[in-house]
Amino acid sequence: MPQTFPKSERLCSKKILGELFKKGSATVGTFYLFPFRVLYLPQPESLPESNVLFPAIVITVPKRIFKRAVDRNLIRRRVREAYRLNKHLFSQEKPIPGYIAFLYTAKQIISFEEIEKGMKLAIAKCKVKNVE
RNA sequence: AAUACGAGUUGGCUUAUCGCGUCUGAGCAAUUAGGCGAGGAAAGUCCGGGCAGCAUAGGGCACCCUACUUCCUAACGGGAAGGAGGAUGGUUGGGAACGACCAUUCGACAGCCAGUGUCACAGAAAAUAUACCGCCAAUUUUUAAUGGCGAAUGAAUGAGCGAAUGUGUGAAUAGCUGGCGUAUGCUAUUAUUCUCCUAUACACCGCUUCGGCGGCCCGGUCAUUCGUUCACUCAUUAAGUCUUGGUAAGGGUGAAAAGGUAGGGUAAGAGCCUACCGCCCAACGGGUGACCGGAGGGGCAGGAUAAACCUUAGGGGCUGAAAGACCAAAUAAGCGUUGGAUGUGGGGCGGCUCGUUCCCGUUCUGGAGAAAUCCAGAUGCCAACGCGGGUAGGUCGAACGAGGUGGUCGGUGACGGCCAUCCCAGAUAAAUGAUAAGCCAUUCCAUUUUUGUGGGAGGACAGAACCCGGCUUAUAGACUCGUAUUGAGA
RNA sequence: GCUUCCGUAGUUCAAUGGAUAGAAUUUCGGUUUCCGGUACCGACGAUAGGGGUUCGAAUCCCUUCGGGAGCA
Repeated sequence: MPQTFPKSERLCSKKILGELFKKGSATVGTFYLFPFRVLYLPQPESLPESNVLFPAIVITVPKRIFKRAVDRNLIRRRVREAYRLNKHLFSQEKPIPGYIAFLYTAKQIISFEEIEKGMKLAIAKCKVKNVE
């Protein structure tokens, strides 16, 4: 099972980001689970049968809570590492969300173990919600 | 050795697994092998430059910044070396005012005799040297005392009175004095004034019956005599007052008051004069320069503030990599304004979607004209700008540079020359992370005489975004050097 | 990236370089009332931090911190 994290799995397009964070959109699903607030979009219908195995994600750490760039970088790297090591949970079933945003909402810097635990739960919940 | 302060250096190390960014190689591709991968501040954005675009004949005004000297540098408000000046401490000259030397440290330090402004309170006065108080001289006038058929003064004689000096008591005031005290001050001494006591006292001299008695230095007053001077609607003395003049010594203040001390001098005073100290000018000498020393001269000018306006000298064109260049995609063949060119449509022919030395037709609106016709506009083409709308992808800029490291030479130093060697992040929603082990430093617990052993916690400030040179700020711990103090040893 | 402004009592604001930084309001204490309100009296401040210029700084200068606005 690949544990890589190439560029194609990172959400960079400004257009999709604007759609994801647009308020009141019916297509955007959202839920909260301890360290994160998760937003996701389903796979776009227009795309042909592509070999997309994993969704594209974006990680956000608020500047309002963490003033220093060093702290924000550390949290973002830990969250990304936790996703990279656990994203294989997605590949077991076919319908996966197209784009996911992880918003870090805790008020302190928490350890990698806790982030990883939260990430596993978030991915499982995301899968269940997407199927519905 | 420890502690404190200052300056500087450093800013955990190694390995494994899974990942990330970039470069090179292999592969049709999936993929794979190897190299490299944050800092001294990458931060703040406080300065300076490179680079890029725009503007630009030359000059000036305005605005902003800088300001001891020399040097370094691409440049700087940065740095180096130095010079005035200040502060603290110590030593020292002097009676004081005021200096001299040493150590440490600060050091935005051009110009208030170009102009303007400000200087609260207090104080006579706050920038003009002089109004006020005070001191002195003259003058006006008032009062008091004394004198006036004399008065003043000197001498002699006599009388009485006062009472000094040598020997005392108490009090007040002042001060540029001494001592003590951190200081308000206390004390001693001195000067002046006042008060009290003493004159039948003591001391001293003469006489003595040894019990006592008499005398005393000076001043003025009165009486008498003599000499000299003056002689009046006033005189003298004292106190006040008006006016004029001379003064700048003194006047409790204040952050700041126009040299200080001593002596002479004067009606009173004053650098008015003298001595010493301070100050100003300055021949000449030293230094690249700031500046330093200073023969000699001058009785002595001058408040503070320019981080107040301002003056002088120097500098600054504006905007910043979201600059700017190119490619691709997309929308509209739209609307408006301005300018330019010009007939337009159809057919034929060549050719194959463009051209034309050919033919045919000729629209609408307005104006002028008898008409032919002429003019203007619409429609159509091109360009620029704006609106509306679209896109928001990529390449370059952009990683070899005022580069790093080492050596050597020049320089007090900042720094520079030469030689050798190295290539050392380059992303674009943005790469350094996670896990495990060991070592290093710190700390806690247990054990141990100690060294040590075992276990746990746990790693300062902080993350490149066009690039450099500085400044400022943050920074656990370790190391080096210097200074001071303490302790131990020789 | 660039430009510019501000910071004063718990809050909203004053201040010519010149005593002890003032006003309103809040809070607290007291008086008045049987009690509460109202009214009256009183108290409470490191001028954001540090350094400098000046006899003297909230004010002038430098620097740090925090906040706001504008342009692209």
